[in-house]
Amino acid sequence: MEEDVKEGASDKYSLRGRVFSRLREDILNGKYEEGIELREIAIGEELGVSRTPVREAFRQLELEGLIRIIPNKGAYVVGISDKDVRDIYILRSRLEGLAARWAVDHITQEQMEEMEENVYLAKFHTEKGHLEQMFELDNRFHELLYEASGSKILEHQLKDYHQYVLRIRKKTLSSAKRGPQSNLEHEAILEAIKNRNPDDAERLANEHMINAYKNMLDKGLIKPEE
Amino acid sequence: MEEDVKEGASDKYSLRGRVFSRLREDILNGKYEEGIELREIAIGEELGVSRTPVREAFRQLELEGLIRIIPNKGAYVVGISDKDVRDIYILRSRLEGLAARWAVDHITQEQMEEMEENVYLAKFHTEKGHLEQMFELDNRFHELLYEASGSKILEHQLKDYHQYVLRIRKKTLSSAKRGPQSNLEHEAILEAIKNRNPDDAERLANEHMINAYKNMLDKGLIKPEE
DNA sequence: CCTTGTATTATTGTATACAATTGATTCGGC
DNA sequence: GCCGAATCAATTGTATACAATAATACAAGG
Repeated sequence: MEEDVKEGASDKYSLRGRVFSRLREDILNGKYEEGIELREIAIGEELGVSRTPVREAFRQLELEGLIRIIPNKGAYVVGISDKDVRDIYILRSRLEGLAARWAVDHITQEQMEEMEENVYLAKFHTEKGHLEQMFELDNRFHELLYEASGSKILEHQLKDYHQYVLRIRKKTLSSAKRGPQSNLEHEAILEAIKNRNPDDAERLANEHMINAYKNMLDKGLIKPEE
Repeated sequence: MEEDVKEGASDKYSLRGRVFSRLREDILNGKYEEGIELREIAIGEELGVSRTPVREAFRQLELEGLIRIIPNKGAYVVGISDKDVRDIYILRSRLEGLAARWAVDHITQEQMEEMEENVYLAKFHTEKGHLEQMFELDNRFHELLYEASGSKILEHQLKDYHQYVLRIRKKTLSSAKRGPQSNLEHEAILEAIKNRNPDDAERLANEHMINAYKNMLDKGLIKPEE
């Protein structure tokens, strides 16, 4: 079932990898608030490891922009500002459009089938109001799109952003209105890819992300402009 | 003269930071070829440090995608494939367009002045055939554009890609034809920003990158398609 | 009372020691 | 001679010891 072929840098079987994943999750989920100082020893004790793997994880988290390390001083959690979220959504809207365009030429039969199943299941769970499943399916739809683009670079980039705004996204779908609308948009993107229409695919994926963005604004999850 | 205000993760005063910068440079410059195994002890001895800072640098290099670490086995230099370069140029063309668009509203007086100076100097050094200066000025022009976008996220992303294709880019400008043409395009982008014309700015920056891309193809620096 | 310098302490930076894993080599059996 | 298991060497993974740095507390002098 090879689940972890391309584990990138997470490597869940080493202590460092586990520390890294755990800290990232905790930061993104808000366990460690913005500005909090992370101490190597404290984190190490909490997770039952020594400072070495913790330090290596810190260095990676810094590169991901989740913490800021001030030499000889400490590691501080960096928050995501509303502006960051806005910027990421604009970037994503453009890049997801590109991903959809490329997917037209690169999607595999297997990916196409999973996407169809995804859209179908999403409709079902949305009607039933199963929030957790809706969230997971939405995640998966976008990941599929990234993978289908056939570009490691683009896929990696979009997954990064996707992960980065996870905190916000968890709140977004739990809306009675956005859920069904989002599903329809997914379906339209899928149709455009199936019909081998790159222009439509790009435009629809682009609009889909813009709509998600507007939805967040309307709900007051982030504030518009500075 | 504060040269290193926002040193990101490089931090040139710690051993780890120096090892990181050095290794990245060496990899991008081709000192360590694709597939080469990097041994912690060997690198440490070469740079006169112990394994600890080397290991931390390795973890960061992996996150940057420059090496691949196989647990309990080794660290291997990852090459940039031609497809990666092509993808990055397409992404850059879109994102640089966005940066130019945003720069229209966010560029500071200071940045504008440096950009004007940059364009002026570039013309001079191109006429004289000073390759090293041309390269540096080209670098700086793009960095300025990223900074002027007013978006940390976009700036970070574009600088990453910029750095990533450095190896290829060094060869590109050393062409009698592309140098002057590139300068003209820079000037046009600058004009559009100065005239507060976001559509032109975006289109010109977008085209600039596409042209750079085509230039590489024409020169046979990378091969087209797979 | 405030400022300044110093001693103390806590924390990070680096080096090294030890454990675990991998890959190769050797040796025995067939 | 060939295959496989045991052994050994080399390398990475982790823990810990030590060094350097920065924050804090506090006392002396103004």
